[in-house]
Amino acid sequence: MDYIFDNERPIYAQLVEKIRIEIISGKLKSGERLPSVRELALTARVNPNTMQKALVELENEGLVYTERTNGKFVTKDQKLIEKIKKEKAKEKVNNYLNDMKNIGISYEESIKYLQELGGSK
Amino acid sequence: MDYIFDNERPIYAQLVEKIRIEIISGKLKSGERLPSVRELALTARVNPNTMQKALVELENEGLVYTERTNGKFVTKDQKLIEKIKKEKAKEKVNNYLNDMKNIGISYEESIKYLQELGGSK
Amino acid sequence: MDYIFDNERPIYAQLVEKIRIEIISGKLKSGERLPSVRELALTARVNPNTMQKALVELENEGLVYTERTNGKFVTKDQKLIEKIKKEKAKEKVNNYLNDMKNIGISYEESIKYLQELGGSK
Amino acid sequence: MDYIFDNERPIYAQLVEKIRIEIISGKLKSGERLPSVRELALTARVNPNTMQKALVELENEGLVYTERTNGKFVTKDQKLIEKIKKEKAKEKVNNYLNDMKNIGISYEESIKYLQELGGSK
DNA sequence: GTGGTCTAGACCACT
DNA sequence: GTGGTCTAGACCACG
Repeated sequence: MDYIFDNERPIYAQLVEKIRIEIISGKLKSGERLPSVRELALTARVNPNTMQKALVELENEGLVYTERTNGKFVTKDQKLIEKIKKEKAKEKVNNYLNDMKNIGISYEESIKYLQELGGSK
Repeated sequence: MDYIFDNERPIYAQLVEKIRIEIISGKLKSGERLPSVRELALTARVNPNTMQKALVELENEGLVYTERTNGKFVTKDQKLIEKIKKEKAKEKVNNYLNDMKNIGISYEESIKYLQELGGSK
Repeated sequence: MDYIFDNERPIYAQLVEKIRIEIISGKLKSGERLPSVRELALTARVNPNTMQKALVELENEGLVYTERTNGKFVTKDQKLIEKIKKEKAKEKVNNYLNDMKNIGISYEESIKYLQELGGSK
Repeated sequence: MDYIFDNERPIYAQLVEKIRIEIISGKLKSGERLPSVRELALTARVNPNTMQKALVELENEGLVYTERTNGKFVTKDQKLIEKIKKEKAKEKVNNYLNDMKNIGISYEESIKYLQELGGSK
């Protein structure tokens, strides 16, 4: 967890995104116990309240659950993880195509751009 | 200019983006005179100050210039327009690939996704 | 009279300045007849009203006078021209020293800067 | 921050200049926290929006940055400050020499004037 | 009629 | 309490 934040958006929202990505990318395994909120807050260099807020949101989303007195865990529901991963991917694809279309770049060109610019990476 | 705004981001920023896209997509031609600030504000259903703020940003960016007491115009510098168009496209591509990579989806898969989901559009 | 105007300031004010400078620099001689307002406006590519406004200001300042039905002339009062020239020069010097002082640059340094940067011209 | 404004130029622009000068002259230190926008507005006797506008410009320039919900700070980039200081100084020198040249005063005379008039200060 | 500026006052999210 | 945004409404210089 690196702690570089964009000043334009709420920190807690950026935390949500980072942790969500760690889960759906598999970096945080299904069922794995998370460090304590305080610890997470420390390593991310944020206020514990802020980290707490982020975790609550992930809990609402179902990606994280709490065992009272025991800690917070990544959901064991791998299908949910997979589902959210696909949702996110789909979202990104749609965003990309929409953005390009708005700029006046067709679907075919959008793929070409991807191959050109992505290949140089 | 439709007037549907996303509550997450400042209205003026959304206006900037919309107008920028109208310019780089060619919907607003190079050198063309824009409607007056007041008129633009009316059709976008925002306060003139908000529209003004958006136009100032586009002016800083170079896409728009002002003739005192006469009105605002799309830049005559077509190369600048083209340059910004390419920048934006590149930005979108990089965002897309980055986002996908974060989710744990490879470059090759990112292209596949695009072809699958895009084709259904 | 070149006709490049800064959009930040009123055109008439820029005209006043340009003509004033032509007079105190000697480019327009004392007693010399000026072209007609229309002609001046044409060559400067401005609205005759705008040029007229500029000339009125110069007339108030004393640098220009009107002979009814005959035209406008640069004042014959060479002392006035000289006086205004000195005023302007003094004004510039004071501006310069003040500006530099505000930036935190001393009088001595201000002279050094002048010699360094001016020499490279 | 004294609150005497020249009616010829926008207040916000005059604020920008004053604060910029306080930064490059070292009166406001690199990294230093600025008073809140509201406070600055109060002491300068302007509307908070006007002060805000000035600060946004300084932020675009890089001399000021914002920590969300925490306040605004002078940049920690001392090189940038130094660079802008030099730019400003150079600008002033060029303006001075140009102005004098326009009036019909040579480079050598411009220096003499400076020594005469400046000495009497 | 054009853009530009300014004020007053309000509301919001964030920490 | 911090910055950010937005609205409403007013006034101004300019051409």
